[in-house]
Amino acid sequence: MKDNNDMPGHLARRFQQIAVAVFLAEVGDAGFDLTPVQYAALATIKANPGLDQVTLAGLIAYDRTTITGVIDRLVQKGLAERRASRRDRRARELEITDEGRRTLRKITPAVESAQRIMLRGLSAKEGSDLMRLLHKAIAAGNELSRAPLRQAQA
Amino acid sequence: MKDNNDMPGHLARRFQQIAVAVFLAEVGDAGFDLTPVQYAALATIKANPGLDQVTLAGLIAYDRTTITGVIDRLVQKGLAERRASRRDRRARELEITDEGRRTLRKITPAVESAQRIMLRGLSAKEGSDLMRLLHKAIAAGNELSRAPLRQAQA
DNA sequence: TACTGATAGTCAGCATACTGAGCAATATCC
DNA sequence: GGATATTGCTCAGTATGCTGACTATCAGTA
Repeated sequence: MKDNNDMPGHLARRFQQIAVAVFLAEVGDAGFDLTPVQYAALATIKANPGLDQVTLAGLIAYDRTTITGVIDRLVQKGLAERRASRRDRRARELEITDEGRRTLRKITPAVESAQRIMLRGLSAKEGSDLMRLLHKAIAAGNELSRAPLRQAQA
Repeated sequence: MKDNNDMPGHLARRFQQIAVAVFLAEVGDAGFDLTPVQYAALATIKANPGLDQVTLAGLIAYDRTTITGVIDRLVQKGLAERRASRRDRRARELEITDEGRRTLRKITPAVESAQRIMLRGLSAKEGSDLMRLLHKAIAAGNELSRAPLRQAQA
């Protein structure tokens, strides 16, 4: 019988499980309380000031129903702000706060360290091969999840 | 600034996200209502009759607090049984039911199809390379998550 | 045997993710 | 311009996954 461990789906789950654990450990050791999901959202808000929630969700491939809670928590921690848009009264414009900027800056070494640790079993070449193959598989499957990656509008 | 999409952690999350979506779509189209997590648990119970929950958790790298709910749902669907062990009154022995066996058999083509689809952007060689590299990274990081993979006792 | 530590399982609480539904506002089309 | 479709967001419900705590039981030892 085919072992679970030979299935790409199982390996995907396991790698993600380790990646999250490593991220939380490194960031926690650095004295911060931020999840991988919250970090990606905050970094993307900083890089795209004033973007709305749907655009943010598209840029990091989150479901729109998930992003609501993520932003709730960023706002509650004082790292981001959510205000009504005047162009489109359905939309919310997102901004990073000074506190959010400070947190991002201070947390960066821990985040980079985490990325290294989750690849620590691989050589540099193997690591970049893995990234390239994941990229390629993800690009081909982008439309298969409810929350595909979307480029920002010009 | 470094893009989220260049971080292994983000790629891990995205690949897993697509893998789950593909699995649910294929299995759903085949007329079954089983998650990837439930499938792996059921297949492992079938392969190791009478095992206890902690052993099952170790074999598929689930947290022991997660497995409780997963088994609850397998039992509720009539696919598995949970009964008290006589050797150790703390433990529960798990068995697959006939219904569970039938379901596993009928669901297998959809599961295999899902594994192919999530690698559809890759050549055969690229697919096996990806699996090998994931394996290696996971092996090196096994102890970093709260729910590491464990071999069954002899 | 009494004590100590470890183990099996569960539970409460929190954070992703998703399905599906709904509301309000905007776009589109005739 | 008015009906229709679409879009932005939220909510309820379900399923992982985790932290941390707790109970019951078992194992080892003094």
